[in-house]
Amino acid sequence: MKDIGQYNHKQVEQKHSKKWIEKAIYSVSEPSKDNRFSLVIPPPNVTGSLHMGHALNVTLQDVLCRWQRMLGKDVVWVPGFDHAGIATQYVVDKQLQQKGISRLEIGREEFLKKVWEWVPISRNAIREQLEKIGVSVDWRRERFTLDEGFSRAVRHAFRRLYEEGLIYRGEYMVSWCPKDLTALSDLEVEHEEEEGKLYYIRYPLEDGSGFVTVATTRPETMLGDTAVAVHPDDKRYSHLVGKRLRLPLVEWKRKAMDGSEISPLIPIVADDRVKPEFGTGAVKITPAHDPLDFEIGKTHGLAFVQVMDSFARMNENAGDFAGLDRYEARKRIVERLQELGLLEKVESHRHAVGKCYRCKTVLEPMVSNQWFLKVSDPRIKETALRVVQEGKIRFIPENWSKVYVQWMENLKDWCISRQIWWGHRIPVWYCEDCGHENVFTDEDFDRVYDKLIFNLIADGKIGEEFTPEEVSQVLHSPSFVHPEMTLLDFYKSFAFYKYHSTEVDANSLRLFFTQDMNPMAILTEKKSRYKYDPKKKTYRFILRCKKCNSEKLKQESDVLDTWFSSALWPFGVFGWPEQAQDLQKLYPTDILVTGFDIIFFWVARMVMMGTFFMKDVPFRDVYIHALIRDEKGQKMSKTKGNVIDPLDIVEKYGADALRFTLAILTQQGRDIRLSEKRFEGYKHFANKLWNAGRFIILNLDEDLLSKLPYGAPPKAEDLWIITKLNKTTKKVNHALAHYEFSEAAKELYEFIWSEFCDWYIEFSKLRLYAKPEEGISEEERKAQEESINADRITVQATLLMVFERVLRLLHPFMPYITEELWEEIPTGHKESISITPYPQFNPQEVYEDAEAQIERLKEIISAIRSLRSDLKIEPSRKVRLYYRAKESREIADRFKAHIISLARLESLEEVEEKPNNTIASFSKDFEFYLPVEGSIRLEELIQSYSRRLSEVEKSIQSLEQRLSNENYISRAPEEEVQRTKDSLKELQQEREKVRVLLQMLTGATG
RNA sequence: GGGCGAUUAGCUCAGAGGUAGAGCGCCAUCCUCACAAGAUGGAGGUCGGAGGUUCGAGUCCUCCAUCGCCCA
Repeated sequence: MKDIGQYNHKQVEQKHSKKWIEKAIYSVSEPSKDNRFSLVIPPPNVTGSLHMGHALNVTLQDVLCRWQRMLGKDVVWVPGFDHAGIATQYVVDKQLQQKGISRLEIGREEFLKKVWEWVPISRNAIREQLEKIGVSVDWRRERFTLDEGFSRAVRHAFRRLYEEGLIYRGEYMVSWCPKDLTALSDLEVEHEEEEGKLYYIRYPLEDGSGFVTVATTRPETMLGDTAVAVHPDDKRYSHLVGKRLRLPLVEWKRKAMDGSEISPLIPIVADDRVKPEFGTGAVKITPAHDPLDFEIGKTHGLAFVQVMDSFARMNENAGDFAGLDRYEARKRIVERLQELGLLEKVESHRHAVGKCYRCKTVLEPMVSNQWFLKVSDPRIKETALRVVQEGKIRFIPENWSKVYVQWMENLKDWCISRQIWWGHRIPVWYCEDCGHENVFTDEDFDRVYDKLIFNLIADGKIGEEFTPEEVSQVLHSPSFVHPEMTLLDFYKSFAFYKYHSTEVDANSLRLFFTQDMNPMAILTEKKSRYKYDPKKKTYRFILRCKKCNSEKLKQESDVLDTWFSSALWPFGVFGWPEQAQDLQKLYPTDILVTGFDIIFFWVARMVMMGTFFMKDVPFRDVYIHALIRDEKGQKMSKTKGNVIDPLDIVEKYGADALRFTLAILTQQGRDIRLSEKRFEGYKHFANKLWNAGRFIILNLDEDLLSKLPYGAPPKAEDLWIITKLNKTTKKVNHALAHYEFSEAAKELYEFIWSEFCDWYIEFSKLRLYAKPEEGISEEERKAQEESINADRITVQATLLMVFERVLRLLHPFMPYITEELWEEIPTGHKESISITPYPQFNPQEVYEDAEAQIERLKEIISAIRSLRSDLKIEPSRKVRLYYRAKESREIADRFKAHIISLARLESLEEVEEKPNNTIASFSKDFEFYLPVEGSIRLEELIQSYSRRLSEVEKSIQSLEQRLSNENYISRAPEEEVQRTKDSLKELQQEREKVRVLLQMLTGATG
């Protein structure tokens, strides 16, 4: 007798979470190539904390991982974090601002130090959250998009793309955030409908013969106008094309971006991109501040006049308005135009405004020098399209592939440069002598020391000037991602594994640098790599222009879009660009689980980069899960205050409840509306499971395992529950194989609660609590005891067997409670339930007869309970019951004890006729009679039967109608017709019974 | 403007041609020896609207309405 007491989720979860990590149970050092299941976590932002979306995301992945692991696969699930350029810079910047420190004052290097101080704090917090949720990731493979290996991989990727002509730099129109002071990619622009105004402004013709009215939503940009355009077929204006207009207000000199001076006399040009139906059909062209105008400006060779600075304040080209914020300038300009009589009218106008996805500032289209990745190139685009169209990558649910394909077909080049500091600095060094763009990676150096030094500099880990001690200290300091190893070790294991024997210290470095500077070496190498400064006692690593050999190189100050590195995630984590073991064995990954909101940002780009660099898809399946919303269907956000923090839920209800809830609510392709109530419900389920376990453990003989051979043959209910379990096993495996998380969870819930607990455990009590009859001979007593014992062994064994399998089936969803219970049962002898085999369907464990019998038995018991309830007989009162049966007679006979026990009867007797003073009811052909004492209220019972009668009559009517339809008889399949006939017959019998019962009841009352 | 999705019980959602389902909530009875975080029973729906296909339509087709999302 062992009592495991009450369920306490906190205790259980803490214990195992720690154990799993300490024992590194989910770390596979040498995965097999053919029998593995690999996936990478969508790396959470280092800035934030986990929200429900993350919890859902990792839960689903963990369910898959645990399931696959139990199927015997070598599961490698790589965890990690994303450096989130703009977001992180934004957060740290804000923190500094609160302390009165300006990022611009302290400078890039200092600022980055601050970020590096803060990032691990946030990272560790998220890590802890993930651990609490119970993710079975391999922490030994953890990566960070800005770790030393990744930074190196990013440089390699950049170089390859650059050399293939897929990365270019140029002046283009980009969306500029005047708050974050950086360019954004198209995807980072959020369009929002706004109520705006359409201003009609008159531009006088040069010759004074009239004016042309243009309509604009942004009058302030008129200062940068260099043309007015009309549609070539627009009859209203065709006679004006080629003439010039005098741009109002502008009475000062304007300079174009190329430095030339621009006249306020601007041409009228014809261009078929102008929409004649917009406004007056004539539009002002501001090539430097509007994307379409930019295009038109290029075509017609118009000048580009910028009128705003990077803060979106009017600049010197705005003359009188210089220094004003763009909105203030708009106001003043409109006023001036009105004074001059040039403002024809103002209309209200709904239009989409582009805003920064991060800070919601209205973006300013600006022309600037940016780096682009030519994703529209067939080498990238076509392949990325093909792999989805050909089914090499499968979206689940499938309709997302359409979304993907449509987007991919309309690809525009990707602006990858960002004017921020936190991120991968673009590995381009401009030559100040010849202007050449040099891309460097450590491939430019043969010796491992050079490679190390180069990477350290490029990563900003050491400055351009350094001492050997400094380098040694950096190399021997703990690595960011794996503080248990040094940076040097990290390099060796994740990037330079080929050089694993390398030992580096200050002396060896000094020796190396000195040798390098030795005149003989210089002669042979033709140039030295290091320069010594005897005053500062520092060395300098010299980069030389690949074209003119100049040493005057200056690195590009922009960093890359964070998504650029994220795109390399599925192979970068495995050691690319090295041909690492992991890369060979674990790429392509099996699945990616993510939300639809980043299909373009991330999924598409991983496909592009994966197919480009690896010549193979990054993953086979992409499971797109829902977005989590609040109970009213609104997106959860901190500002709305409707967020449910997963950690609060873990605290209150447990990680198991959290996970199970999220899994069961995950319907494919549906948003999840979440309310805290749901978690409570599934905590009850955890509690139910616990108590079932408690009951079983409480009733197990201590030496049960050794007594198993002496068990009695199984009874019908044993075979029934085994069959049910077996069928559930099949459904759960099938559901998981199709990513039907909800289905799998529901099946388990249903089986555990409604079959195993409600029925089997109740049945089991008959045998567990059986006692020999009283007043029998010693001999008979012994014989009975023996048989009771044999039965006890069997029922205990069945309880244990079913429960044990249930635990394994449920483990992927509720890892903690199942692990704990597993440890408590005598058959749980392995290190962890998570490395035991997942139950599979066994065709030999299907006992249809027993199943049918018990189902029939359940019907009979339910019918009796129903009558009891209708008669308001309290549950504790035991009653006598009489019955009459034909086909069900055998069931009634055989399971008499079961019926008595579960229907809470005093006795069950067969009779020929309905006894007096009884109320009757039935289940199919099993009629039963319950004695009534005194007067009881029958109205409810009559009501209940009447309702049933009308239901039955309605059904009969519809079935009769169907059967009287000749077309139905002739055209419907035969089995279908037969089925209808059968159910009609059954219903007719039932109708007779209910009628008789009603007659008796009304007779009794009337 | 283009596209996608949704509309089924009070709430959240399953179901995808053969007599409407679950969980939660609700009502009633009960502290029955694993569990009141429980047991037992019960009430509750003309499946958004209109046409059509079919012997038969939540289920397939067309149109409409409402809501949501994405892209331009």
